[in-house]
Amino acid sequence: MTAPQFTRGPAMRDVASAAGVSAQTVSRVLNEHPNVQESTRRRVLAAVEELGYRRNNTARALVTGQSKTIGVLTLATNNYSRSSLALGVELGAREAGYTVNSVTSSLSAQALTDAVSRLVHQGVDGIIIAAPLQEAAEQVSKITSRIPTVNTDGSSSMGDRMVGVDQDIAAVLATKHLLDLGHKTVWHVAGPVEWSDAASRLGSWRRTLQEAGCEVPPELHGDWSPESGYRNGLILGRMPEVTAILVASDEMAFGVIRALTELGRRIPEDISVVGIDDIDLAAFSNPPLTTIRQSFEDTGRRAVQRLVAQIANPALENTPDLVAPTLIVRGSTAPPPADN
Amino acid sequence: MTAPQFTRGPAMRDVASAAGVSAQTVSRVLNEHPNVQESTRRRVLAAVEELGYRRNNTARALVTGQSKTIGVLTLATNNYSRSSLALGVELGAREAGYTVNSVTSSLSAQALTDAVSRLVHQGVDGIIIAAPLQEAAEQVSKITSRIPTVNTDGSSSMGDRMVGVDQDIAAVLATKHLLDLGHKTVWHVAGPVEWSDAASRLGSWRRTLQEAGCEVPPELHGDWSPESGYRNGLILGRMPEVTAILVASDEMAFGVIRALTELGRRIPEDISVVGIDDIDLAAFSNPPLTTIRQSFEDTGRRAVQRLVAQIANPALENTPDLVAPTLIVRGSTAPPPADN
DNA sequence: GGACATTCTGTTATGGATAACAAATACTGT
DNA sequence: ACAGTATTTGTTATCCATAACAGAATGTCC
Repeated sequence: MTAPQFTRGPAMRDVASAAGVSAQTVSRVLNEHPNVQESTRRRVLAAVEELGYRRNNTARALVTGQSKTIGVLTLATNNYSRSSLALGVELGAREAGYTVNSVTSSLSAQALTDAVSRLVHQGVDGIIIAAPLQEAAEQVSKITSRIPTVNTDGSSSMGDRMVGVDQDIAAVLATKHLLDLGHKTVWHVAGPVEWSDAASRLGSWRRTLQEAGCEVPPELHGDWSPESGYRNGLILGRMPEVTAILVASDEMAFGVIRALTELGRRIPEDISVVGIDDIDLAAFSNPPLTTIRQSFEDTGRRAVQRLVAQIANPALENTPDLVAPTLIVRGSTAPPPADN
Repeated sequence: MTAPQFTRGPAMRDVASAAGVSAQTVSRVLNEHPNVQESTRRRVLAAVEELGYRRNNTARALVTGQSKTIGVLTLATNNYSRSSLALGVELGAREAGYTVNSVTSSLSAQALTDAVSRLVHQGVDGIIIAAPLQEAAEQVSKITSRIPTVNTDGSSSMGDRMVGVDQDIAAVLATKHLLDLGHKTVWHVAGPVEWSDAASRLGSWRRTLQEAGCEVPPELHGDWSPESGYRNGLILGRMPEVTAILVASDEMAFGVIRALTELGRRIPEDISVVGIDDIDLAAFSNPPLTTIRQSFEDTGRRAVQRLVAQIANPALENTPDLVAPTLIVRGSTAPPPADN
């Protein structure tokens, strides 16, 4: 039962014989080696054109050991940060002449390890990890020790192979903004603690309050989803003393705002809400969301640049590459109610 | 100062000699060929384990002609449909034992052609195109004629290699919902006409109005972005006769709603708005958005399944695989104002 | 017991490109 | 003019796994 095959195109040797040269010479022309006579170069290129020849990257990868492909590991959830980072990686890769191989994983150590292993196995030249590794960290770094790796979720175990946005500053900016407006303290809907992004936002929020001499309320936890924000909003909205909330992601902030609105709390008159991420929709929520802008797309790009540099020179020294986020003030924040 | 090399792992022959067999036998064990003695099988597996051997997929791809990789082409924009479709493709691919190679492109014919060509030369076994091809269609199908391809943006030129959600039904459902509520007619903020999704929604909206004997107002156009929705909302909100708007995507609908709100129009009391997509945030907007649910993730999965079937059997007949969307009624729609 | 099928394993050729080496030609300086 | 260097091109080996073929060992049937 031979399935009808999609025929392969011409190979280098076909071009070679068409141009009356050796395959090696064709290879040299295609790789722009200097020592090729102009006349033969033209002859080869003409043959390439005529036969519609395209170099087979698989064969090339086999012999050179470089696939010109980078692997990206993300979690199998569809949130803004994931998708815009992925986009940034793809754009960055294209600019650098690389192709992207993406795999998703669940949060379990086994799944994460498998996913990375799948990438390595697939022959990628380097890996970008955009997921919290957790207990999988040790296993994973065993696999990635042989291959350049960049991490965008500053899991401690990845040491300094880290590219991203400074999460400490993000939460500090947001918290200070609310305190500056006159709020006595700021409540916090945190992300999943497994994510180091969420963890450091939580830490900086707490530290900022302490340094300002404010009471530190107990934090609530969500899972990045709007639903989880909604649930937490239903709780916070029932507490009269809550006047300011820092939500660890814009998507959760949408849920929080919805819940507060349903409970009859006005935003920002009764309660101020700040998100983090500045997703595309943040400017168009009702009210528009004050948030912390951090470009995931840019992070993806920088991660690729770092990775490519590391592929070119594995001895390259690794230093964390963190970018500062900025505060975007919109309509969801205001001074606390007067009678408070 | 020796640069730390990223060494290659052991090869099949290393395993072979460790187990005291030939490389071919190792290959047979790994591919689960039936005719291998249980004792040697165990010996080989032990050697594999001991050396930490992982089969080199590049070499495998070269000789078998199958890379177990599928390519995905998307546009370089970060919207909900793109990212959830990509997620679905990745999940589907993993289930099918495939890996995903993604490339992004701009809308120009040249860029699209290049992108597809990049995928083919990367050695993918099949391609999923999730972008409008337009004038690039002919060029692209020249390239893809040698390789299984599935399209999720029903560009006519791709004939029947089409998987997705029935866009005609989507717009019909939405328009009828508004008419059923008692609106005299429905205005429409359409997507970019290059997208066949947008085009068919536009067509069905118009047809539905005509069949219902309603006046067909001129349509407005956006580019899928919330900003473009906002701009169109500023226009529509100024026209007193507008009581119902069908927006071609939820993301644009957010912008429309924001603009209407700024103009002092209440939703749904003054104006009803329906979106399309049912993005995660739709349930949490203010007011919650009535919309048409269509699972892009599911579309991605189905596209992969179709593609894999086609890879296994290129002679497979292609029939469009369309799924019906459903109407999700939330708070952004209501009967028209009484005095209207 | 001999012809023949079955099971297991090894050998050789192959896929398409490139690195390393080798050879032929052209060019330099003395 | 001749050794010595540069330039251009070709040959051969290699990357790693698998397909196709072949040989050895065991089992079966009359």
